[in-house]
Amino acid sequence: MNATNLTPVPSNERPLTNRQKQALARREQILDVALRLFAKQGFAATTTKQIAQTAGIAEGLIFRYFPTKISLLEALGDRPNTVSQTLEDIFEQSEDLRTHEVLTQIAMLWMNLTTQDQDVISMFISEGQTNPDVSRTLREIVDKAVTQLATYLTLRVKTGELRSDLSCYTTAQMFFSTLILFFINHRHSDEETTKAHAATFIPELVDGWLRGAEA
Amino acid sequence: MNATNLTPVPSNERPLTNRQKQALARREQILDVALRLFAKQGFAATTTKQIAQTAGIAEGLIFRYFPTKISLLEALGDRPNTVSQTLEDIFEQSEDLRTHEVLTQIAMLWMNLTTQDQDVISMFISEGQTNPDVSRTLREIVDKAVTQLATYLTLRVKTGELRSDLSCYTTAQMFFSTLILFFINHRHSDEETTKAHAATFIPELVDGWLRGAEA
DNA sequence: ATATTGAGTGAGTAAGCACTCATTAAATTA
DNA sequence: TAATTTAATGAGTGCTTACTCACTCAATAT
Repeated sequence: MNATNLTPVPSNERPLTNRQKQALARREQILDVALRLFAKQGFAATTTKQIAQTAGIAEGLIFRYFPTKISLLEALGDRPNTVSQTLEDIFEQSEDLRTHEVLTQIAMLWMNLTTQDQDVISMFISEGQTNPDVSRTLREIVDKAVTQLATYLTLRVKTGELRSDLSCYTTAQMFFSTLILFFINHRHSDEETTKAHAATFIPELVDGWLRGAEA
Repeated sequence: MNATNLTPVPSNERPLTNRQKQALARREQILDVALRLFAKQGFAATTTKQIAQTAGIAEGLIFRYFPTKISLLEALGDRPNTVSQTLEDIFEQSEDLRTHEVLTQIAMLWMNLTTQDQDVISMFISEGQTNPDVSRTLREIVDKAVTQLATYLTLRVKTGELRSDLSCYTTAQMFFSTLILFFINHRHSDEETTKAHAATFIPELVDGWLRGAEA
């Protein structure tokens, strides 16, 4: 996914001038606004005019930084996102923890993702129908998370906590799929209801699965 | 979701005239075409002109049958769909079958759904972001499937095949979520690759879960 | 101090959008 | 057969869309 940046980052021999910093910040601002609107309304239903108004800039300025509307979406795919970042944090500290705790932590992380983060995922699901680039980006994001979890599970097999013939990758896939769809389905419930449901759902998911997975 | 039908089905005292039959057929034809295009391109990216051209009719005719474009989508939600129909068939014959076979059957059914059926699901996921009616329809469809499976599982708990403290509903939720996202993720793989992956994934999913669920 | 660059503007454009309506043609009724 | 009804047409409507471009002006380089 080639994010077309019309104000390319200069070779970092010299420090950035105020103007370059300003331009970079503007680019980020436009992406921030676009992300919020795409997530809320979907890509096609969001207009460049609306993006400009929300950002408080002239519409034409968007096209100084991005050649087309779709390039906004592509650029968003290249950004490091909250989900993969937070997952990395979890796995970094997880080596000594038992599976039960790690899975619960991941589920809680997911539950506490902003509605926006979850809307982004469902936007990528839908936009992936038409745009293979977007589809690939989604697959990469999910795959990364799945692989990280699978690696952790494999480790736990080796320590003898989990049974040796466990399909770690399939399990990881199942786990994330369930989480993603559970919260997409609760998108229009109010936060309290969702958290109440999640409070019973998550332990059942984790415990239920563990029972079959333990050595 | 009130599908606005501008040519309402007449009171069924008298048989339909040719003209009424023709009108009903035309309505269905328009919905068929709209479904195909919405599924492929998403709702917003599909134009009424395109629907008319694909159906081989004048654009204005669409608005004789449906007052607005969005009413097309709403009418689609009211239609009985392939998924829930086929699921009903499976559960009707499932009383005597063991859990392992039933789950495998469901997974195979899902795998053999047309790409279109799966695209419809992802369209509903995305369109549900903005349109609560659509969101509710999706939840109803999924909920129906989940409840059916949960009911079957409860039965199997009673026969003693499954452990008595199993969370049937959560399990059913997990099972369908995994299936839905697995195939959405494979949307851009070719059919052979998908089926090859599914051939290892499905048994792992079913067997892995059963191991923890059996009494 | 002067010249140059480039961030930012906003009116403008052609194309495309959902939707309308006067009209035609064909099936149904009288 | 004549009158009525209605499915179907397609040119047209006002509006919105992504995108352009001549221009301004403040930050930078000389």
